[in-house]
Formats: sequence, C-alpha cells, structure tokens
Amino acid sequence: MQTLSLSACAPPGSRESPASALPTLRARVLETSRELLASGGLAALSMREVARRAGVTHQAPYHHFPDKESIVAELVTDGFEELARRMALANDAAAAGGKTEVLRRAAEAYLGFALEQPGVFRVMFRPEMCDAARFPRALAAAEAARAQCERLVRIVHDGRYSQALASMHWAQVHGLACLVLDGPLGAELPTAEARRAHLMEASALFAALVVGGLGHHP
Amino acid sequence: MQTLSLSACAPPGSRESPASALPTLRARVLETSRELLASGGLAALSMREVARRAGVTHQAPYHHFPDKESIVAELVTDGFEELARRMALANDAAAAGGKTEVLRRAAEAYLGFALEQPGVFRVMFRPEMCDAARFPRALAAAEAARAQCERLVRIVHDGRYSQALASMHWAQVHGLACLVLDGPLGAELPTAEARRAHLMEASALFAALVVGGLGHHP
DNA sequence: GGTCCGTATTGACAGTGTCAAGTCGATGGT
DNA sequence: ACCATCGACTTGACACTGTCAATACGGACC
Repeated sequence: MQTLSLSACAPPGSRESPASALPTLRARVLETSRELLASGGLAALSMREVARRAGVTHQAPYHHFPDKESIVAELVTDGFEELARRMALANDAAAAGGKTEVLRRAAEAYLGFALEQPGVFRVMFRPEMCDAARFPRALAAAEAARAQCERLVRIVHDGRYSQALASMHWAQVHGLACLVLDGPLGAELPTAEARRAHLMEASALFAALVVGGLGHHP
Repeated sequence: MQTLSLSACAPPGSRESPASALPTLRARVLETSRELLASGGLAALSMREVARRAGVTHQAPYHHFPDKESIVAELVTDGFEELARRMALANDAAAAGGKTEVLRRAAEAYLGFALEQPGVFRVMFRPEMCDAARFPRALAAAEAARAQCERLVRIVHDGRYSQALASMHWAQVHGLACLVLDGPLGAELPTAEARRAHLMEASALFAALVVGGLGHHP
C-alpha cells in the first residue's frame, strides 16, 4: 500500500479544515464514525471498519484517538453542544412568543435533534460507551444542555425552579425521543413525517397541561 | 473434562425446575445472563462468559438457544411481562384510590421495575439486540404493557383515549427512568433512596398537572 | 546533512459469536 | 438383548473485533 500522505503534516492545532480539498484523517474518522453510527447503530461502529472506509490500515486511527471510546466521546460532546445550542435558540423565543411558544420550540429542538441524529443521540445517553470521568469536555457539554433546561423551567414557571420540575420537563421530551427511536412508537410510525407529527402532538398536550395547570391561560 | 450430565436428560417440556437441587442448564444460562446484564451491562453479557460461569464449554448454551440474541429476547420477554403485571396491579387501584393514586402507583410500578432491574430494563428498549420480528413473544409481552398504559389513560382521562395522550404518559415515566439510569440524573443521585425519592417527586408533579388540568381537583 | 518526530504500516495477541464435526450415555423399537 | 437413534455436550476451527508493539518513511529543524 503506497503512502498517500493524506494530511501532509498539517499543524495539529488547526482542526478546522481550511476549505481545502483533503480533510484530515482525524476529521474523516469522525465523519465515518458518525455515518456508521447513524446507519447501523453502535454495533456497526468498528475501529477497523472506520479505517477501511477511510482507506488506511486498522491502526492509523489510533494516532488521532487513543481508543474507540474517545471517538464516541467526541461525537457525544459535539452532540450535546448542538443540543444545547438548539435549546438556547428555543429559550430565546421567550420574549416574543410566551410560555406555550417556548415549550413548543424547546420540544421541537430536542425532538428534532433526536430524529435528525438518532445515532449520536442514542450514544449520548449510553454511559458505558462514554465514561463521564474520562471525558470532562463531554460532561461540560452535557451541563450546558442542562443549563438550558433550567432556563426553560424558570421561563415557564415564573422564575421558580426545582430539580424535580426540571426532571419532569426533561423526562417528557427525552421519553418521547426514546420511545420513538428505540421503543414501540418507532415500529408503528414508519415515516419521519408521522413521527414528528405525533411527537409534537404529545408534547403540545404536555405543554397545555403545564401552562394551564399554573392558572395562567395564555 | 468429565461429563457431568447436569440435566440428566430432563424432558424438555418441563421448564419449571421441579424444586430439585440441580436446575437445568437452560435456566442457569438465563440466570447467569441476567446477572451479567445487571452487573456489567450489555458489554459484559458474553456467550462464553456465561458458559464459563455455568461450568460448561463455550458451545453448550447453543443447545438451548440458537444465538445470543435469543437469550436476550427471553429476558426481554420476561421483563415486559413483569412490567405489565406491575402496571396492571397499579391500575387495579382505580376503584379504591382515584386518579391521583392510580398515577402514583403506576409511576411506582414503572420506575420501581427500572430501578430494581436496570440491566433488563435497558435492553428492553434496545431494538438492535432484540429484533421484534424475530421474537413475537417479546412483541406480545410489550403489547401487554402497552395495553396497561392505554387502560391507565382511560382511567385518568374519564374514558377518553388518544395515542398522543398515551405517549405523553408513557414518555413521562420512561424518560425519568432513562435519565436516572443512563442520563445526568444517575450521576448526581448516587443512592437508591435518593433516586426513588426524586423520581417519585417528579412524577407527583406530573400527576398533579394531569388531574388538575382536567378541572377535577381530587 | 543528520537527527527527531509525527504519521502510517505490519504483525501479533486475546477475546468474541458462531459453524462443523465428533463423543457419549440414555432411550426406544424389534 | 441388541442396535440404532437422539439429545446434551465437547473439541476445534474461522472470521472478526480492540489494542499493544515494533517498524518504516518523510518532512522540519539545528
């Protein structure tokens, strides 16, 4: 196998590909891993398969990631950051739209992410593949998402906050996502449209309960 | 390795061990698998490790299960049946306790099962390890649990039912279970007592919203 | 020009799930 | 009573996985 010198000794600090034609092997490993995770689930994500698809030998990825878990951790970190970003955008609608609108947008953010990136979403809540202690960056990203959840609770409940309240809100959207991705809902809602519609309908019911139960009819 | 003749050619129909000292290899495989699943998660559940702990060679389990997935499917089936049984018991409290009590007991049933058998619970919602089409018994057991969920919805909502309503209820408890088993809640609630208390608090908030949002203060 | 270092390679090891063939003892039919 | 049969179990092998070790190569720097 001839030496391709794919990355041409790019400085390791510049992780953003400079719009050049050849992305770094590191980036391609991540991208391929994401694809495998999306198509075949965690079982399909194999170090050697990633190397094969990247056109390198089975040990090449080990020069960019110490082990398989670190690849997953990177995807998980990106996932939580993206999720936090979407949730923040939803919360920003508080001034304009009111509580119901914030709840709708937050559910759309969370469930949209889960539906669009099911592979990453699943592994984000699979601690055996991404030990929090080993990957503080992933933990920090998860905290950021959690902070957005707290912010939503304060918006919806007039500044009041409790952990139980936050758990209730998070559990609602997270449960819907899990049920449609891995549970019985997924089997009977085949099309992406049907899934999205059903999830939004269920979370709208929940939102109505929340804003109605506080005595303020919007 | 001397032939132990563990099962002494017990008739394959009698799956219940007749209170004798030596349980069938099949039963021991299931029990050992459950233990491995509980202690080390799905990654720790290995055909060969099961055989090792049972004191037989690595191929012996294949005479009772065609493959690893079938072992998991059996545990999943038992899990859904147990879950449906607990949920049915909770629903039976409708006459005596009213809606709030039913919701409390249902949450206790679902979350109690998840907390007591986390290994089985996790794998029950992991379709890559238990394809529904291959295991109709598992599917039927899951349907039974789903039927209890529908029954709960009708009890709580005065006979009305919609799939979205059922999804909302199921998602609430399922989300709580997932968050505490695999999500951020698990890390910050170390003791079993704290977990149970927090989950019951969150689901009590939800129950209050549900019974309050319908205009009937119990 | 020589040395160093990062990238990639080849090779190996232990572990896994599963197929194929063999062993052995109890069972049932004639 | 004998012999075939069958089920439970064993041994052996294969392809695959993640990861360690040692090796080549090619540009960067003194």
